[in-house]
Amino acid sequence: MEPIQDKKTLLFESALELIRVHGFHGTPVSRVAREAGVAAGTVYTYFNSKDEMILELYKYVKLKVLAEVSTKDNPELPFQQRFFAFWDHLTSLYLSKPAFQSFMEQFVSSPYNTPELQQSTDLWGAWLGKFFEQGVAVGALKPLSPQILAIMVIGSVISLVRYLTYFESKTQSVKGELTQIPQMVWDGIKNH
Amino acid sequence: MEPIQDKKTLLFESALELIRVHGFHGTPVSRVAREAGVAAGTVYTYFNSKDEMILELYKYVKLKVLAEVSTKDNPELPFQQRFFAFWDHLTSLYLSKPAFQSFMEQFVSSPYNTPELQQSTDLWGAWLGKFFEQGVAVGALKPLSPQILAIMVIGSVISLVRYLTYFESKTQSVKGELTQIPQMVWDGIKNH
DNA sequence: AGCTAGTGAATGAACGTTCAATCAATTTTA
DNA sequence: TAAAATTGATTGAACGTTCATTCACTAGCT
Repeated sequence: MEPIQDKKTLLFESALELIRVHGFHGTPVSRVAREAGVAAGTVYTYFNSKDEMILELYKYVKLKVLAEVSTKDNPELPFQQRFFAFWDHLTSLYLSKPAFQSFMEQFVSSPYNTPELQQSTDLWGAWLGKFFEQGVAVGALKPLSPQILAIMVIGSVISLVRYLTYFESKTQSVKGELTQIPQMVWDGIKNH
Repeated sequence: MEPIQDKKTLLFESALELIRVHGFHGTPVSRVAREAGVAAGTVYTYFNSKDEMILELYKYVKLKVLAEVSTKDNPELPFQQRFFAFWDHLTSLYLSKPAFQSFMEQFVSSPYNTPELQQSTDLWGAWLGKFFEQGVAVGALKPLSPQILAIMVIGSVISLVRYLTYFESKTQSVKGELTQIPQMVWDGIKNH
């Protein structure tokens, strides 16, 4: 059924933007519904509760990120090139969709995020794991667990994007240096 | 007046722990008061509102972190040594006080955190700036802005600690590699 | 006695959720 | 083919709960 998916997506997008600006507790279900152009009660034909909506929203965003980053990856290229492309795509995705970045960050640091949730099947995590595994396999990366490598890299992307978002104005001075960040990360994880 | 400071601190610690477990919206003022052993109304003799309490809590934690890390720093030592010590102290502080880490993370990714707040006088940010500035000045670090360097480093610490917190169990396998993380970060930021 | 700090029941607003009523579209019937 | 019946999504007012905040009162100190 298309109408169902359409309206669900509308609710997701509405919730994403509201949560970016007002946070979880600052966005009433009624408001999410209004911005999506539906009545409050309608939300409950698509989700059983506000919490369930937020959990599904999390999966929705992770899938979007995965789709974006994975389709742009070309496993034929030398790993170093793949790494810098990966960095660029993830950074510009987050910069172009600030609500993605903001929601994901709020979510993972909130009580919604539990160890169980993290360990449940997670295509994005799996993709990341494989990506860094390959880097190790071809000898481009230090022989560490893919998880550890992912920590390093994703952590830096997140921090960078937050920095850019918060200091948009005074960023001019350091903007030139920003291209050096992926280089620094690469220097840290590359073999030798 | 000591009693004032004492009770304020009690409220802070109570709020920290509750927020770690239940998040901002999951911790009613009344609960914070109860766990601190005071009545709900008392909170309002120390803070004008819940929001103000949380903002002050943020400053409280930042000062604590600053105190811990700065007193343990020895500017006489070679910078590389200072860096690894800094990393250790910050990591183990966060690991020993999970509520610090959890609260800070929730706070910075929430709407409480505004650009204005970040730019207001911030001793912890200032200390970090000076720390990395010195690293650059003595030629130990790449000649980048201290802010950029701080992003890299703090981002990695945060990610690492979150990882350790969430995957406490299955961590055994990779625990040996964890000591390599500061080394990787160092390899990324050091000069040459 | 006067003063301050603390109390906790009361208040009112906001919120998540429910549900009887409505509406549009589709299917059945004649 | 046209009217009637059925279906299920949609609505939004209403409900009950929770929560931040207030305030009349008390306890304890000087």
